[in-house]
Amino acid sequence: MAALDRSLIAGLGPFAGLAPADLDEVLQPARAMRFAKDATVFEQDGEARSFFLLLDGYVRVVRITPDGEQVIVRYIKDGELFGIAAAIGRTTYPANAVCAVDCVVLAWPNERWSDLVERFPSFARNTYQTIGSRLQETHDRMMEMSTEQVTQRVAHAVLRLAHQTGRKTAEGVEIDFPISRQDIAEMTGTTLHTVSRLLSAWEERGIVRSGRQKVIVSDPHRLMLIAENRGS
Amino acid sequence: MAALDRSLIAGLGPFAGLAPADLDEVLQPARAMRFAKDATVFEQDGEARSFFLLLDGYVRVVRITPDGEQVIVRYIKDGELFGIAAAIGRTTYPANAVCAVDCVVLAWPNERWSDLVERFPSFARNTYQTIGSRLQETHDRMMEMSTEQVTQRVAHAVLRLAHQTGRKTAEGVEIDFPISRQDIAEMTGTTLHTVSRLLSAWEERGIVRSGRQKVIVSDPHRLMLIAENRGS
DNA sequence: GCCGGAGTTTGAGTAAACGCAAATCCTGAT
DNA sequence: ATCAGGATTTGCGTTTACTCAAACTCCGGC
Repeated sequence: MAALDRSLIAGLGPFAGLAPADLDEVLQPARAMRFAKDATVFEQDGEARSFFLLLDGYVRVVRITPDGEQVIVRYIKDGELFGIAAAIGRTTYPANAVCAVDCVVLAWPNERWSDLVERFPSFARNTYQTIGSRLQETHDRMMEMSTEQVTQRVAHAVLRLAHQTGRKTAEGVEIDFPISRQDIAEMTGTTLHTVSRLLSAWEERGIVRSGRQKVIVSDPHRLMLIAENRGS
Repeated sequence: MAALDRSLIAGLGPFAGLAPADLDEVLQPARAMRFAKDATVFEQDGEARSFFLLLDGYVRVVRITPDGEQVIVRYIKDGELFGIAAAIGRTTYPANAVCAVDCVVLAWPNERWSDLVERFPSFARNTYQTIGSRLQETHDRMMEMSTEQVTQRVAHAVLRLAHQTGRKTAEGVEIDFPISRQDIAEMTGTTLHTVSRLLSAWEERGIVRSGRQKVIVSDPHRLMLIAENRGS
């Protein structure tokens, strides 16, 4: 197997500030993998053998409730670490990771985690900061779930996706991967029917354009007003 | 000011496995503080100057939404760290910390964080594990908020409190600090009215005993069935 | 012992969103 | 080009839990 090129990870958040030689060392135990759309990178409650970096694509992190309902925890985009159970002392994965599109992934064996953290303090810092902001984000969503009604939650979710993974098009900001009404429902704790009704209403008013597994935000400002319960 | 005695923190989770001399060193920059019930230890968005260990009492961590609603994120009990914004690279506190009863707290200046983490790897490990399990717990609650109805959420919240902070009494497991219907509502995303109705109904059936700022779980098993939507 | 006020209970009406059902629309595969 | 199946839309009845309102209870302080 050919060695991986350091340019793969140079400049990515987790490895910011590492010297070229360091990058080579980091890559040494890593293995590149490809996954087709809808493939599973790891499974909830499965033994955590590796941690991952998403080189290209989008990964959906999904938790399954005891009675089979799905909740989408977050979407991972390229350049982000995921499956870092090791970092927080877990031995199993807390959720499923499913590819929203074809993906390219680097995987490190979990035993390397402590090496990396010890040898590269900036890597440790970056990573724990990432975990911190994910904790923060989860709290934000919990607050939304507690205090907002469905309309606002869906508006917030769509805005967040457009902001984090949006791609500018002629018609507005398009969410960069296929996303169904069902997916949005699983992010916001509602049903696909309600999401459909909301998107239809917004489309009527020129705030979004949407179609099969596609959402384009054409008027972010008005959607923001809806999210904050200031617009009608 | 007299030096703090190492027995204060010996054996506590975060400092498990440290030698007596280490404990003295850890305590050296710490300052003990007392807070009366309802006093605020730190405020949301306030500059994070210190991190804290709760020596005695209970602390409520509360986030305030832009329009003034409160959401209780968690309760801290004695022996736990809190306000550890530094650990995850934040410079402000993400929430309010309010004493549920009179409290005794140790405070360290934030600058000491990196010292501690570097000098005492077991401290770092323990702490990041704590953050991990809080992230986990927050995810669990988010899932509950997404998929369960109010009855189940309230049952889960009460069970969790009884389990984490319960004190055995003749009548059952009593939650160890004053907690109002409003508090439970703010933990579960509902209203005090609904919580009151639920507790009344459960009391009728001998599952709980409750009164002013007081909840005793007398039949945890049946409450568990309700939480899992298996009991009526 | 009395009083004030926070905390709690309970009722009645209402609104938000769900569940169910059926029709329609797309898209990728053959 | 056709077709099958997933995705979406939309209507309608129902349920859950909220809002508003009012009464009540109990504890602590004077």
